[in-house]
Amino acid sequence: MFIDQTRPIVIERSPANAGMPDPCAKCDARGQSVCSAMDAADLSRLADIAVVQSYDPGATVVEEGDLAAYFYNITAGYARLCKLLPDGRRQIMGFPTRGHFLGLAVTTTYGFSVEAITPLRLCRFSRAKLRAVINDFPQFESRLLETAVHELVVAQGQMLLLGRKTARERLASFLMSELVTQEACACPRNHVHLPMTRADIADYLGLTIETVSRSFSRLKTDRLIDLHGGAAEVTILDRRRLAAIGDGET
Amino acid sequence: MFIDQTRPIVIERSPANAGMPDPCAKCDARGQSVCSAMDAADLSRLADIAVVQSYDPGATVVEEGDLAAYFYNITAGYARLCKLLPDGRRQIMGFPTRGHFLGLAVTTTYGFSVEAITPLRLCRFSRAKLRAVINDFPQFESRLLETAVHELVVAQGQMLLLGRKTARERLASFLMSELVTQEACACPRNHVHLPMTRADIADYLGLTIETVSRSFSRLKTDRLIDLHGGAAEVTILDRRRLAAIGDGET
DNA sequence: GCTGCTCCTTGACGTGGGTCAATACCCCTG
DNA sequence: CAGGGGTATTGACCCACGTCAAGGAGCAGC
Repeated sequence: MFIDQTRPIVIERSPANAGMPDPCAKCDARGQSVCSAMDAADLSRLADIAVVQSYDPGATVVEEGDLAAYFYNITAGYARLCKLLPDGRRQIMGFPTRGHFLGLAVTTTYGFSVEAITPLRLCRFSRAKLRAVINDFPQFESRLLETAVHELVVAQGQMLLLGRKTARERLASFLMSELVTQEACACPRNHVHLPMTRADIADYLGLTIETVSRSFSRLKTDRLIDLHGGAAEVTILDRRRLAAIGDGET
Repeated sequence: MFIDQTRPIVIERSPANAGMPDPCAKCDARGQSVCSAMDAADLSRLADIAVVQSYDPGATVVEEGDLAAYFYNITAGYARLCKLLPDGRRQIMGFPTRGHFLGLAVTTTYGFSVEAITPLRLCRFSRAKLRAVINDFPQFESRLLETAVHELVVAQGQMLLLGRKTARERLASFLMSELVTQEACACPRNHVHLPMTRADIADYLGLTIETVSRSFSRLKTDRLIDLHGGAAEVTILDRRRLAAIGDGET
């Protein structure tokens, strides 16, 4: 507890639920997840309460304002986490992906929507059942606290971005954090894949589509990045300078 | 756990530390705090590790980037929690006050500074000692998780504000949340006291001093609020409409 | 009650990013 | 490979908010 928590939480369902070989035990992300708090013998407790679900791109997993009955753990794909104003203005709080635990920032109703960007696969846990697991395994609660604390640190960084950074700085910041995230998954170095649209990026960075597009173009003219493949593929040409811009230096 | 957590955490020092009558036992905020997780007999464990500190207005309690050795629990006064960019641009993440627990959103170093706005009184806990208390009292960790989750909900609301609301909406939102907070402390109805400067409010709302000042003036011309006493006292004249503006309606 | 702070307000003007609109690009599908 | 729909880029223009600058209000010290 109280340590930097960058390891995502990943859980998968058990044979009891699915009639398949025990996925929790062989989950390749378990070592970096809350599940690492439980030893192999106890893993089935987790697997027993997980329900695997799949969603197509654009599908809604959770609607803002719905009664919060479940927590979710993404095992594959990209989602967006958004809040809306009555007139339709949208703010995206993040792009949770493989390993992210959803539903922590919850009262009795969800304070945000979750929508699939790519085909999405996740494990669903009912609040009540997860509560029971936590009672039996207090280490699990410690990991949840670590996760919440990490989310809070990220959220504070995003507040700084939204409140004080320029469009160019926001985009640089976003590209660098995507780069770091994706490099952790053994993707090619200095390359970022962006499954979300420009509209998603705009709503994440507090900008418009046009400003995002112009900022991309300007970073390209400045030889900091390169664009390919229908705007979804970005190569970082000058990593150090891009990071400096994202951090608000100069 | 996983319930709406609006109750702040308040702890005070024990006679063991201060040679004074047991403050934890008679702390008037204990019922709404993490301390409510511990019964009267165990309270001394908390009091034993708390060190009371006082700061003058403007003093720095925590410097962004310092090694995070302590947690803090504010017992009286207003503080500001800020992050800086290298060129001096500042974003205030919040105005913690009586009952707020500081230091959750922390890795090995503090990701923010904490500065006193008014005379400030707080209890300091070393991370290591608090860790020991948590080991003995797992309910304490549950309360910390609730607190972190609540902070996260607030942070997400602030991201929506910073990314998508107009200056007028931001100020209305801020005044309403201060009103709600201060009414919980039995202050006069429909009245808000603002101990922070216009610059603090601007850096909290992602605006400039001038825009904040103009937005105040416009809310006043529109008969939604009234200003007195050197700009620090605000009366809310039309609570419903102010709330609607803050929520982005119309 | 004057002096000198600091903080706030207000006005005049500038600009980064929003808005509107026209293409361009990229895949589909047939 | 032509047509069509979604998405991205680019340009021209506009405006909410930032910048700069000039008072004003409150208050502490003497």
